[in-house]
Amino acid sequence: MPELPEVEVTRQRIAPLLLGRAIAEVATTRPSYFFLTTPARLRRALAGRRADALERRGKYLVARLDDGSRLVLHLGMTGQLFSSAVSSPRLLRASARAILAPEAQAPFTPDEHTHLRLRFADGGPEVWMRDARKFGKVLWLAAGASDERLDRLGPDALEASGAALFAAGRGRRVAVKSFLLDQAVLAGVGNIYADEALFGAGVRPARAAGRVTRAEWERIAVALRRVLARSIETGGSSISDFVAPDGRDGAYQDERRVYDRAGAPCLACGTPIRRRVIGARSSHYCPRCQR
DNA sequence: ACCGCACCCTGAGCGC
DNA sequence: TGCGCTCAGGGTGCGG
Repeated sequence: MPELPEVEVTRQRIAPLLLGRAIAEVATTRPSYFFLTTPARLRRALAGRRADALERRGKYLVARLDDGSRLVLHLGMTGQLFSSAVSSPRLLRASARAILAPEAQAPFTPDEHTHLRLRFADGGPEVWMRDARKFGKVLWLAAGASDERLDRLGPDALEASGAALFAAGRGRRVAVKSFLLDQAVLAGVGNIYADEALFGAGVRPARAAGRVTRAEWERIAVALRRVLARSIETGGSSISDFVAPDGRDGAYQDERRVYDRAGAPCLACGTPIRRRVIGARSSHYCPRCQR
């Protein structure tokens, strides 16, 4: 699932394919809640435009277009943003993935889940967005228009500050894990990195946010910044559907200490990692290392 | 204001 | 080798 590191890796690698190229034509799937702008409006708005910058805000990607409007993308759970020139096993169903040898992979061809296709005037590789579960989002903002979703976002998690978290968490009874997932508190943290950071800080995910000490918040902030930066460095976590625009897999899944390791020994003390549902999200922690 | 939870969707992975 | 079932999960919105 794409969280801050996966979105950042996507941004870095899709930017060269997107920036400075005039969009000639846009194809979309039918209207659905995936599109926060009607597909027809989106097609009209993007045709003839050129993206001059691609920014990341938490888990959102924001492309600034040459007329001052903005294209906003969210990858949701299963969103994939990639080039038509790429073939990756993650663009296939798991059944097909299991059968096909890597060298037998044909380039991906758009399917019913490929909701957005940008064709460019230069005739080069297209940029495609695919999302099987449609938890992702596409919207278009006219020049000067603002959007609640973006306005609500807290500071970027790469700049997590212990003091700010401590201040924001005062009096809150919600679990620290759920608190970290609140994008208004900190933008970009998702389930994997919240679990990993809490392990790194030695704090149990179910603790009330308001009961986390100043020193613990500082450790959480440090752990978050470290875990997120390291994941970006390694190309993100290629768990489930995440595919980088160039088709390369990330490696951070190999460095994870607790996420999806229930029952496996804690890498620090050997105690079996526990799984517990908090705020309808599975949480993984070491009962001995995390207090 | 805060918090818990249902909902949106579909593929994976189970049990038989 | 198939079928039907359950589950996951980001973000939003609603009810308590």
